[in-house]
Amino acid sequence: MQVTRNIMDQVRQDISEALRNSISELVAAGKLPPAVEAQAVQGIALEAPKDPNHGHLASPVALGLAKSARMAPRAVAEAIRDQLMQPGHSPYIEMVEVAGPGFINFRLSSKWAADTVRAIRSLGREYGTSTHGAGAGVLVEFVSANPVGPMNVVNARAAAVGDTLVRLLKAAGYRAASEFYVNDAGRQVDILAESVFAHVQQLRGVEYEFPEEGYRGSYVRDIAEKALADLGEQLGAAADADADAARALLREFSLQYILGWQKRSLGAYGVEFDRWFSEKSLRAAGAVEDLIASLTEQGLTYEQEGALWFRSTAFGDDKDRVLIKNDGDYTYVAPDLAYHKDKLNRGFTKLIDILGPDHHGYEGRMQAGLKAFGQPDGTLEVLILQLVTLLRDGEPVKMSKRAGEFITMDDLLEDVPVDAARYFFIMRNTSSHLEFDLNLAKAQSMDNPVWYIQYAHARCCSIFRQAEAAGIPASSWADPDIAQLAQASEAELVRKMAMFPDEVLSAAIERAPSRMARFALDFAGAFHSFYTECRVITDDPGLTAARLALVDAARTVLANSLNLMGVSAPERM
RNA sequence: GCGCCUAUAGCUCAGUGGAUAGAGCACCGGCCUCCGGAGCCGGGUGCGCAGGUUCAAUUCCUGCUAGGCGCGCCA
Repeated sequence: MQVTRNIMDQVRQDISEALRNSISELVAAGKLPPAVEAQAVQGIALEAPKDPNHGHLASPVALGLAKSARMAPRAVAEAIRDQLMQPGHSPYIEMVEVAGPGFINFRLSSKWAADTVRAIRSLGREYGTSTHGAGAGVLVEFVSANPVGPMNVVNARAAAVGDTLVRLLKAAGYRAASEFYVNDAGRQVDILAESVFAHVQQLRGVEYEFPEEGYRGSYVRDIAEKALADLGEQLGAAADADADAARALLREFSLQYILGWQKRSLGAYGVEFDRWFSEKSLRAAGAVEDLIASLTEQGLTYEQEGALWFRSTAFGDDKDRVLIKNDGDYTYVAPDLAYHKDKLNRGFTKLIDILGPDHHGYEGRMQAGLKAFGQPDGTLEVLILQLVTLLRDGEPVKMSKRAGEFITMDDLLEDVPVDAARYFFIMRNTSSHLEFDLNLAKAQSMDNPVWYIQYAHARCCSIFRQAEAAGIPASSWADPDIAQLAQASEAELVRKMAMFPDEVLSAAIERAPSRMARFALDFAGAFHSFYTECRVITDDPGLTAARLALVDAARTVLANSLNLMGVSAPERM
């Protein structure tokens, strides 16, 4: 037997079909006017009600049909219900009720519950995945922090959101890849090299003025010391003979130093990029020239005041953008456009850029570029993350770059466990400001949502240890009678686990990792309620078997949702 | 001035064209001879303001108000 990946999906199809048939039958019998049929064919909505009292699925179809039927919504709903009661409809329907203003609510049968638990246990780690994306290529670019200093907390938020989004997209059947764009060719790196050079000279006892706009963090001196240790004579000789040669050496050295640092920090955070894309390599390949030539060929560039401009206003941007400055250098816009074109050339049909709140002005020019490339609207999606406020002891942590008082990503991860950091950073909508409570993230208590969820998983594992200790063979609960699970908390747990594939898909499609965070928390709550109400290991072998199977399915859902967030699922805590 | 984001319970936040708008925290009260009490159960006068679209608006549209961020030939 083929295992259905998403039972709810199948049930929805069944019931939609049943509803549609019932309406046709009513029209044929003259109990509803023909006008409603045309309307009903448009599609029949079925939703999962928030309130469990409203059943597993509900349809507002009668509300929409009331007007053209010239009947009260409840009367329409009751007619449909009566028709649905005729035999031959879906085996998953246990009961149909009309409620409220005219909703048709469906309670699903124990066959449905049994199929759900069986499918989850059979699919295991695959439960929640789908083929919705049909292998379409999606490139998610995030963090892309300039290689000139430590990463900040918004970079950490971007890393958690981006990485989780990639996991979600993969689960939803997309060919998703993560990318970090390395700005290794711009002026920023030159300034870093000059800053390091000043330190090098100082360390060598040579007087040298620190650059006005130089980077002042203590890490700059660390790089200088490391460079002197590693490059030794070569660097000293260059510094004495040819400052530019020394700067070039330091430029490359600093870059590698910081890239290594960024990779370590992100790696410790559980974020491995599929690719670190070098701007320098893009330039070396002539991609920027090609881009400009192509735009020029389309008549989308012009010269003014010694600079070359991109007519981005032709595609909805606020103002035109400079591509080549009057000093002959590119602005960042030119390589960035070339980079986005490169992404398309590599076969990605959807590009997602995750940016910090200070970069939202960037979207207009990139969107203009994508249109100039002839891409349909929606090819590029820009997710702007809002600010993060750190709270310590209930007070906002004041950060001032000027005073050198700011919490870096490394500081944060030293303070807070990785699992907690990742969870906290994704638990809010990306468009909302995020308050990050450092005390709570560190707390090993029920108040901490990460602990609460992980505890539910550990509890499942503990039950299996107990079962084993009690000598209950695994074979005894391989395929138990799920109909024995009659408690409210059991039904609720099944209902929620059945919704997991839809949740994964929604989170992926809406680019909303926070949905997964909330689902996991909610599901853990349902598990704890069940655990308190129902003792799993009892004197009744049949009931014990059914509950062990239920716990097994719950453990899978917990583990899979934690895994999608990059949070560990511990067996003991 | 223009652009983006936000406005929902005391606090932090969900939610969505549909039923009585939810969760956590905080506060009050219950629940352990038993699988991990790191838990569970109960307790609520809240959608910034004003119009519009709709059978139905917290949700969509318009205009206000308040807050955050941005508006460089920096990235």
